Amino acid sequence: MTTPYTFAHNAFAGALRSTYAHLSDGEESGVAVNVAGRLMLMRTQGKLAFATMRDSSGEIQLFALAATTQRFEEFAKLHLGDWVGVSGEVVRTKRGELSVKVASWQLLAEALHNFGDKWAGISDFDLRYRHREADLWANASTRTSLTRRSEMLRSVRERCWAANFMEVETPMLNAIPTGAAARPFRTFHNALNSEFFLRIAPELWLKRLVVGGYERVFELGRVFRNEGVDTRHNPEFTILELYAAYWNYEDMMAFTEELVAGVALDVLGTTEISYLDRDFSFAAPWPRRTMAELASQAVDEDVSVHTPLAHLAQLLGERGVEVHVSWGAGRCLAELFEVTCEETLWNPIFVTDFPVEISPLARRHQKDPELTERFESYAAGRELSNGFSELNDPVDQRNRFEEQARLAAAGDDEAMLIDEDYIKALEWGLPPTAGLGVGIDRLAMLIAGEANIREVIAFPTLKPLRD
RNA sequence: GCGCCGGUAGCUCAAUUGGCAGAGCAUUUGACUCUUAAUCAACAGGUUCCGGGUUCAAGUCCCGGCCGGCGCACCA
Repeated sequence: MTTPYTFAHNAFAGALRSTYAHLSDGEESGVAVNVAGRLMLMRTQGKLAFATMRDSSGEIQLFALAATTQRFEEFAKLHLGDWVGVSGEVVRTKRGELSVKVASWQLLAEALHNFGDKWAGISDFDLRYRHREADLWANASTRTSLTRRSEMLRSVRERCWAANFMEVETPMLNAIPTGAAARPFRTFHNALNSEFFLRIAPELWLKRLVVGGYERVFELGRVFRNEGVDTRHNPEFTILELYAAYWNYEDMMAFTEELVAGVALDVLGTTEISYLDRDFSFAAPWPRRTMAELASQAVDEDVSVHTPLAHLAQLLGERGVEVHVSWGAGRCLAELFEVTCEETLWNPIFVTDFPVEISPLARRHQKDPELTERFESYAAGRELSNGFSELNDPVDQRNRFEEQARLAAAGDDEAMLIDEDYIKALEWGLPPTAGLGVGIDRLAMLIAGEANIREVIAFPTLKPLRD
């Protein structure tokens, strides 16, 4: 079947609804428009036909009459899901439905499959995720969630640009997977005869751009981590990372809370969030508490990175956590915080001053060299962002990498590897800089009110079908 | 990776203890000049996820596999 290559579209359903809200029942506007979209419903009644058509802005009724509609019999036999382009006058029917009274029309594309039950839609998860195009057609909640994600991305970019951050892109094919602790995906470049890894974070590249003189940079892009899949993890996900020269982690916390609150305001029109039947507010400022404070409160005694390792191990053991031989006091404190506090942090909060042991890229705390100027924000019981004053001492960075290498040798397959190029970059001089990483999918879940990360990803990673 | 649950018509779902595989919507045909999930009538629609097994008889019970949901583990 040959269908048109273009359509002279000049009106949207949503705009027509507001423009012609004044038409009374049975009134004709005298204005002809060209609308296009997909047929959602069709009600034929002898020599009349009423179709509900949807475009990107909403739905509008198409009103066809045998007496005045071109090829009326064919129109009445169109299928749900077909794309049509219609020319006709804007009218309101006697029963009060704003309509385009079809004069002429064209079939723009035929739907050879139906898109689910017209009332119940599609509910099968496998079908919804593997054929999101059908899910989008059938389910308003899918359209809403994915649209909110898109609006969120726009808001994030605009707010970063407004704060004089420059958007950059860094390599996804990396010879060394670094910048985070995670198992990578491996791939191979034939012409270079080299193994590569899909990036697990853009962090080190971005700081090299700061070394190069770009004082504020951000990247909004995909990273890949070869780990489990569940309601909060997709193997590929989107991260916002940004770096600002001359800032420290306190400046970055202030930027973070303003950014997140601003994004909520842009997308939802409010900073007040209702998530899974519980409320919280993104309105700044968010409280700041140190990891040691929160852990101490949870175990009802003072603990810190200076608490004897054996005692921290005992506290962990009482809570069912097995302590690995390579763990020092810092790792133990962090584990204790995670098991006792993380899920309880419902309202947005910054947890600060992470142990140096688990923060190989963060600058040591000015008040305690065993800690770093690092923070993570939490909301709804989960990590939302991670940031710190960046370690810019190449000697200390080499020591930190070497400690990571020891962990790797001891069997930690998520420890970082030594990145000589990065150390060399620091030797050229990284100014005092603060960095931030925000899990965009996690934030999208909160903004869209979704409990499953797959609902905010258009095409989530699924196991390929076999057999 | 482990555990629990699920997979029946294009879609949404039924099917008693193991006893003829069904309905609504969609599709097809017909009626109908103001419908709103239109209505009414009729026809058609099946590898019950796949492969074995038990049984006179399996959608149903058993074993293996595939895919998904939820939980756990992993995710500093």
